[in-house]
Amino acid sequence: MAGIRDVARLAGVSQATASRALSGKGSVSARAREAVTAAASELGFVMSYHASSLASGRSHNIGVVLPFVNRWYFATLLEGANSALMDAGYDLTLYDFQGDRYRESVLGDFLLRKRLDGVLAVSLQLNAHETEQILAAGIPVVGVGGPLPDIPTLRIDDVEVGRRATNHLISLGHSRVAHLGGEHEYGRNFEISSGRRAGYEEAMAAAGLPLREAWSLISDYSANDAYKETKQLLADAEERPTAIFCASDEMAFGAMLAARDLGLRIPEELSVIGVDGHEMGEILGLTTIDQFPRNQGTRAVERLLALVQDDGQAAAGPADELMETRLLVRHSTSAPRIPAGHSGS
Amino acid sequence: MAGIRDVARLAGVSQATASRALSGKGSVSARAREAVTAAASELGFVMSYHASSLASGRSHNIGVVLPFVNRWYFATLLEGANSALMDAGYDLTLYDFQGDRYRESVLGDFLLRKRLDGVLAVSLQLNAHETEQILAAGIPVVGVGGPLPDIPTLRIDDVEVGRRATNHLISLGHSRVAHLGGEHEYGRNFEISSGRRAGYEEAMAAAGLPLREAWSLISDYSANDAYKETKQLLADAEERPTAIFCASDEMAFGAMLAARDLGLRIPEELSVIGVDGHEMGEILGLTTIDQFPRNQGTRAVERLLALVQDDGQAAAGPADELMETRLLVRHSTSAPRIPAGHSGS
DNA sequence: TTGAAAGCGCTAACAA
DNA sequence: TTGTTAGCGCTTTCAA
Repeated sequence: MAGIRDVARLAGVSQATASRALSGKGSVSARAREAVTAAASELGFVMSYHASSLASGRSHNIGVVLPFVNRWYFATLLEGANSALMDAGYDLTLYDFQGDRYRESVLGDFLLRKRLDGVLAVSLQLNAHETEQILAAGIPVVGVGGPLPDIPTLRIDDVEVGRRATNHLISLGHSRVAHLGGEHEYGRNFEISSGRRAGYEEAMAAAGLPLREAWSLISDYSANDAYKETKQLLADAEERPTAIFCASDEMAFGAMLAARDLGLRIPEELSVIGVDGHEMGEILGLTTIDQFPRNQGTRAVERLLALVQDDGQAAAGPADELMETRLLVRHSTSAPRIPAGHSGS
Repeated sequence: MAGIRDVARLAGVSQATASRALSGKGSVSARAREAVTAAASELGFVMSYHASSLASGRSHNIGVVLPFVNRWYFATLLEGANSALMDAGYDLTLYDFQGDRYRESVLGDFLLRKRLDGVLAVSLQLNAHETEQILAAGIPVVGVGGPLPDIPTLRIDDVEVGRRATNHLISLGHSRVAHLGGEHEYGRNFEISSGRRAGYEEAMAAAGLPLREAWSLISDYSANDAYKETKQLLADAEERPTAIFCASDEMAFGAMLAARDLGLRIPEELSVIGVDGHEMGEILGLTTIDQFPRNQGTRAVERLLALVQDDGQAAAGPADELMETRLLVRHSTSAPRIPAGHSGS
């Protein structure tokens, strides 16, 4: 329970010098620095971050806001953010909305408590009032997968992702391509889901291929829900597509299992492509568009810390940043080889 | 940026009364309370938690320490902890070891910074020095799945879990039962993995069944690693088991996929049972022992907050608490029905 | 490079 | 029930 005052006393310097020596800010003679560090370690001194934060206005604490910790994409991005924050000596305060359950209390209460140096907002959409409120609190914010107006954001080009995934299937010779995308829920993921869907529709149109309403499915991004939707879709042998583009790998897992349970072989009778880069895709042989979520988390923290440390003044780099994706071809996609007995229309 | 002093002034009371009115502690007349809350909302007052923490010694902030956010069990438990903490108005500071990568810095540095009212330690093992250090810091700790000597812990009976899973297979008529368990790494999960393994061995012995070294596998709890191990195990038709007990559902997923890729039907040619209660088990039809991780997280927080709020004095309930599990039978287990052409030894 | 001194914005005795 | 008065343990001007 030794305080900095005890350290200073033992080192034979003033409290101010001790503080400077320990924080590295301000100039301190080598001799004083040594005396202070020696005293500190002898006493087992650990600084009170409350006191430090109160006096300095910096808390070395970043809030991470996301809709679900329990989805692979978010958990993996969180891991990347965690690494970058640990390395920088920052604490990470987690705000998991759990859907919308805590959205309001986090946005209207927790985030405003001024104990954060900055906020990382993942897949979050804010209305005008919410944006204003949070910016008025003076907290630097960086978003991932926004869009958050007036807030620097990292994103992938979701339209491009949808187009590329769909074109991969089309270029293999598929003309009957379905899409399983996310919900159009307000306040979350909207642009992501609709971007990927727009890319799908664009690619289909560009190739002169028909869009059918029955081939455009919506699910909640979970494997289980995707399983149900896909099973329904594939049950009708006459009407079913030969390929499906899923907006996430977890959805693709569900789709693959549904196909297998219907006795359809992948990729012979159904090609499946996902988005994310989930490790489990390896053992399923899932073709996907990898978006390197871990890297997104790390990069977002770098951006945020730059903002925080420049005192919110200079934005480091362009306001918005497009992150890289990569088409990763495995065994779940191939040219359509529909066995005899199955007909297309 | 209004402070409590401004609120007090506008309400026409002293700062102390304003503080009491806002915190609900101490007695305040109805009239004063109204005046204060009115003034506070008029000014858009938000308390500085740094100042409050410094003055009161309570930070309303709980640290959660776990080895991987990206494993289903941990993410789900975290979700439960998050709910309980949000409901109680507490912040959650996340410390993700990412294996062992940040173990040392979290334990030796971050946790000691005295900004936490308590710590929830999940699947963590501490050596004597570490335990002493953390207890010396005066932070209340509750563990899940310890064991942490001198620290109240919630756990399931892992030996019982292993025994029950194995006995389920044995009672179906299996005599060739393999086990895919976790690593024996120091500092993490050790007791959990070895407990489940011990239960398996106990059940086999009690039934007079042979243990084979080749049937006792170790993996890192991931589906991918489990896939590799299982594929190896099952490749030899002469030597392979008819059932496998996996120490987690994610492992079981890997095992099921490996079996399918070898053309083995589940459950006819291989029965699989897991542990956890992963939702995705539904679509795979995985039989499992559900351990309700979400509930574990919630319950652990309740215990911890009781400790914190009782000022570390009275432990609420017994020091250690055994959590419930449930055998959930689906379609991945049945009596062995080995097709002709395959032989047992 | 150093020290003295004044807070940071709140809470908690204590006395009234 | 209320107000006065000290702090909580640091950081940071400012002057030396």
